Amino acid sequence: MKLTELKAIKLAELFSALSDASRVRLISLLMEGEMSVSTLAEELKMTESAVSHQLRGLRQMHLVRARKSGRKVFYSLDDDHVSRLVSLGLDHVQHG
Amino acid sequence: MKLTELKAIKLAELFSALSDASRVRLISLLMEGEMSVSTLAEELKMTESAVSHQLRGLRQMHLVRARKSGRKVFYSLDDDHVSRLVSLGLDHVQHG
DNA sequence: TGAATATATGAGCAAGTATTCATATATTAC
DNA sequence: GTAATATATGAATACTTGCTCATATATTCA
Repeated sequence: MKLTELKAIKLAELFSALSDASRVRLISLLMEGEMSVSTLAEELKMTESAVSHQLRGLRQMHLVRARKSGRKVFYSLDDDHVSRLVSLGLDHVQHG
Repeated sequence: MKLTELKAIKLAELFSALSDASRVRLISLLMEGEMSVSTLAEELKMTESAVSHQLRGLRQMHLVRARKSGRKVFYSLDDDHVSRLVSLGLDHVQHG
């Protein structure tokens, strides 16, 4: 498969979203359903600031979506491609 | 899906292998069949040193395999999970 | 043997990234 | 209005990473 440079860059950006353990755990939590920033922070034992920074990047890549309710913001996966990538990646990791 | 920290790290390492445009193009070339370091370098317009450094990382992750023949070394994909990840990623990139 | 070719590798550096801390914005309750 | 809560964001910093350059190893050929 011969890729154009542009597609290679886009692909690399997509995989970069999953190239950090915090983000992988964040996304795997969202695979169970939507969750607020504070809940995510608590589950991941990260500061809310750090979580918010990560979510910003994922939002800009349209991998997660935000829904505001009161003063909370609930995040969910914007696309099922991501969870399919995570599942496929797990296949490799588990019996690779 | 709740991941252990270890699995999250392993997953992130796997996706990190695809988080760079040079490596994505490298892997996409290997999806067509085995190729020597010098051929890869020429196709990608990278120095052989840079390609060799990248291949080293991919080798250590068991994503590519090396076969020595004379003074050339031919690399190929060690696992079809990787190409499946690239294909799935392309789905997202193309009509995301 | 020595020269040429193909690849590998360590050091060093520039660019990128994940986090923390301080601060800003927005919403709710009083 | 003020205080408290939830999230967002910019700056600074420590860490990581991809490359280049120089050098090492391995193989072929004369």
